Amino acid sequence: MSDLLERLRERGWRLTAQRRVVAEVLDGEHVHLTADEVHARAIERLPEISRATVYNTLGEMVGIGEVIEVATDGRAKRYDPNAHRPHQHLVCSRCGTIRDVHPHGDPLASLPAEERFGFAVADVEVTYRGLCPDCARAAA
Amino acid sequence: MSDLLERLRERGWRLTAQRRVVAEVLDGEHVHLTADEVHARAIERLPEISRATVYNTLGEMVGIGEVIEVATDGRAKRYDPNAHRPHQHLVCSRCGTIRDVHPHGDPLASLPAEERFGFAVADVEVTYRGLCPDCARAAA
DNA sequence: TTTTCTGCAAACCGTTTGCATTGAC
DNA sequence: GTCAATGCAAACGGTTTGCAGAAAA
Repeated sequence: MSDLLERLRERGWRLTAQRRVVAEVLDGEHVHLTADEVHARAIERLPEISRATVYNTLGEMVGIGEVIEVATDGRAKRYDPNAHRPHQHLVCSRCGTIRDVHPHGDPLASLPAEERFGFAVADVEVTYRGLCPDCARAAA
Repeated sequence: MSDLLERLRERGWRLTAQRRVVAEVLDGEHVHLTADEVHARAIERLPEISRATVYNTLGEMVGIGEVIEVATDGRAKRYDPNAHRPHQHLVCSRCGTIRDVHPHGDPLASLPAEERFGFAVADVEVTYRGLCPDCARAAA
């Protein structure tokens, strides 16, 4: 289960109680928490953990590529521990819920060479938007 | 040239000097300015225009669908007046430059039904990332 | 013992808002 | 004349930072 924690340990990270808790809280499938949500859950296990430490720790995890930062819109960034397997996001335009999805084909291939303008294209980020089942029901 | 302004007029917008200037500054191809950049350019033509008005005006244009909001990353949002023709963005991961691009095929089609989890998928947002020619040269 | 991480609080940036004034229609 | 748009400045949410103290290696 503690896959993320394991990966961090392997990198020779200094393991503190705070970092362990942040990694544990963030670990799992379809996890897309905001920094504040991470802080709230972390506090349940380690009451003295500060917001600053959560922010710093998340920033470091993103920096080394073990966590992905998802900037949904004008709202708070969300953090996705599923950094090892490429995937895209399906976001509800009403409630903001996020699901990981796996489209077929390589999204990078959809950009023809003549549309690359000399850029060395390295990555593509795809976000599908729509109403989730709950919100679609509520809107009807 | 003043395509955006024309569209706004047709919608029966109350036309003030400020709105006209914001629309003029924002109009064009491959334009992706931040609110502050819009304000800076607007001030050259209309010195008393306030930041608040620029923000409000941009927000309204986004609300009626005449301008697209592009949230590149953790930085300031950028505004794209090219709202009538569907396109994607190619962003330089180093300097942040944005180009409009037109991939082939419908990006929505790449998400199979069994990966939609009951969502009513309405839109897709695709962002290609890589080094622009200038930055690739500088990094080499 | 050394180096790094932590917590606090204050600063920061981009953005939004309340309210009195101004100006388009 | 009416009502909506403007400008100001203050508030706001999310995030970052400087620094002294605490704790891992």
